[in-house]
Amino acid sequence: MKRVSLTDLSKSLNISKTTISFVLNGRAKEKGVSAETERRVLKKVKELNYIPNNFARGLRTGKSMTIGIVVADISNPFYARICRNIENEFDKNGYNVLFSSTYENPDKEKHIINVMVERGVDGIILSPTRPYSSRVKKELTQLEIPLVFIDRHYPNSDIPYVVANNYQSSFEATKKLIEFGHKHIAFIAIKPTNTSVMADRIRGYKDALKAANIPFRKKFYAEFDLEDLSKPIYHKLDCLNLREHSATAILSGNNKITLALIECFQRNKILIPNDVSLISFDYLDVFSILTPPISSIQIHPEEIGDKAAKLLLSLISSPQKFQENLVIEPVIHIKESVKYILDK
Amino acid sequence: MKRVSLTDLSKSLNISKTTISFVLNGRAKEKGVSAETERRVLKKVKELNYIPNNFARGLRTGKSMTIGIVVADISNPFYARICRNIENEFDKNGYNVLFSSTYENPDKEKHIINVMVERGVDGIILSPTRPYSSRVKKELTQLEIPLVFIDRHYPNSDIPYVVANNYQSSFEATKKLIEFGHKHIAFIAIKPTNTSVMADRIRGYKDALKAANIPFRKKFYAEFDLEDLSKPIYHKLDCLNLREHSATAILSGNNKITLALIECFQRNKILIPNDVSLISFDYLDVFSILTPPISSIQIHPEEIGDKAAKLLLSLISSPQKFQENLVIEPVIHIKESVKYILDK
DNA sequence: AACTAAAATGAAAAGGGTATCATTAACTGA
DNA sequence: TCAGTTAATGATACCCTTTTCATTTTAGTT
Repeated sequence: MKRVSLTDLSKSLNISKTTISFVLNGRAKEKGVSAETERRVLKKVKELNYIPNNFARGLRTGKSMTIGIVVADISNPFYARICRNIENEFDKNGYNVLFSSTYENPDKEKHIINVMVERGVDGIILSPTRPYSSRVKKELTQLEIPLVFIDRHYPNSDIPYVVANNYQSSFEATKKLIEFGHKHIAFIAIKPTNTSVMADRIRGYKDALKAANIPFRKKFYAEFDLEDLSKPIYHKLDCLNLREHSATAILSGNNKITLALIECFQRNKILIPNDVSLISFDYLDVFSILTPPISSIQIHPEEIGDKAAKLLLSLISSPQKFQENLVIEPVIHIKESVKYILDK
Repeated sequence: MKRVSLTDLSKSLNISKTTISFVLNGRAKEKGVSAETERRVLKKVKELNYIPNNFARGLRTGKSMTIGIVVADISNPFYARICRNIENEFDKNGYNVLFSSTYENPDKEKHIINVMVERGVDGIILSPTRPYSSRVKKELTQLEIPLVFIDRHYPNSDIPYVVANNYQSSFEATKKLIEFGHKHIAFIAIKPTNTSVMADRIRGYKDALKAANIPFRKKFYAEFDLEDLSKPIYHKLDCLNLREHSATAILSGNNKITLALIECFQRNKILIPNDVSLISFDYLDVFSILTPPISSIQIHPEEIGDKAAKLLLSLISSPQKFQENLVIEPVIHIKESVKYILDK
């Protein structure tokens, strides 16, 4: 059964498409459509179960009422919670949301963005995986579609962003560990390390060490690939000399690696906080019910999602307007996973 | 700067739109377009950065190459992981994916589906929140759009589904607890309890009791609203008489409520498994690093996502074909959170 | 050279809305 | 009664691509 079109409706009512269109778009009053006509139209619409054709509408208006979200991985709860709030906000405003994951693959990111532009999205919210380069920046700027970065951003680009203050919170967390008497503090980074997030976290860690006159030592720094976590990570951790208590504290670069760390510690009978203190980026609910509870640097993804959605909405309605970037301040929770060290 | 259209391209090349369209849709050979013409077209397309207008295409072809995913809550890792795999599969096939969450609100579900149909999606994957009724079933059947249920399904409807065997696994888990000597086994259900998932789990629990000649007792059954978890749940748990060791084991209806339970137990100094044994539906990574590790009934959301995607793809390409429903068998992991009970 | 078959390309309609502009009908006031 | 408004509705172009069918060009045959 073919779908009922505006023309069908028009014929069966003997009312022009124009008038019906006005009624359906809520512009009846404004366009001086009589109450009687409006009533007849609405009745018939229901009767024939008329559903407007979105393609025809989009073709004519140039608006798709659809936006795209591109993140590293929708199955990462951090991004999922961002997406939840973005979708919520856009749904309220009559928009639909397309999503796709890059899995940190730059080519995939490029492909996804192209596809979304073809789809005629009215805007894109992107957590970029491609490292900053003038070429990529040019490519993104040329889209001529409102774009908002979340979680990660490009330095000095005109593309507005909503991110957490990773540098500052990393600095503060490291400082906290130092205040607890730790001097041998390790940092676990996640690849790719050239995203603004990880780069800022690493920088904050290093600067906090420097500020306390503690030299940065390569043996206290490790990088992991999240996709590789299935392989035992103890071997790599071993370089941190945890057994000999060489590193007495760890700042973990994100929540996933933290869980892997804890599992590894349990398998190898390394005790938190007796053998090593631990602070993790990205709070998880379970951190508070683990034994011991894990200290963390909490970033509210909901806040990022909300603000990014509102930012993009305002960009869509007035593209020329200058937009302020938003920086969210994380909250540092110190729990039993961190203990004082007196000697050494 | 206005976007380049096929007409622009046609004019600048002096080649008809028809021919260019053939080239762009990879039908050059088939339609006998000369290699020279094809080369010229492709060169110009790149030069002018031509991007086809999806609305015009959709209007003409009636296909949107877009599907919709509707789940209870995208920020629930279970659904997020399903979505991840669905999107992956559809991306491979040139489709885009719209998503939206119902938050278990039937009206929202209805609204979302209407919007998606307006958008002209080629298919929908739905985790229904509305309880089964002939009215709803009729409504969904009348969509004339391929539809696949995930996680939950309607009894005796013609709508194909991909779900876990909740009844059987609930039965087995309860049986396991009985084998461990437990007679006072509580079940924690999640509202809404009229979804196929929760109803099957409750039924499995009850039937396992019956099979062992253990009467079902209301005081060992509780229902929680996930949205209410912020409020302390101990009060409600108290009815299970945990203090007096009245209930010696709990089968928890899903992972979120399990985490809330554990937190509540910790606050109230109730020890697992000494005071109460625990098995949880829906495995989480953290279950294995909690103290003690939590027993669980694991359903692989990836499997559901994969299979649902493939099912919908085949429905889209041949709507008339009869489709088999898919039932996934969960895996039950018994860990230290369950202990033997000898007396009582 | 004349004709046929095959190869290559093009003209035009269709698809369903929206927006511009035009038209009709009803009503006002002198 | 008639010009001049205003209220209500309609005709039509347009958005851009795909597709059907038609036409032109080229190659091949006798």
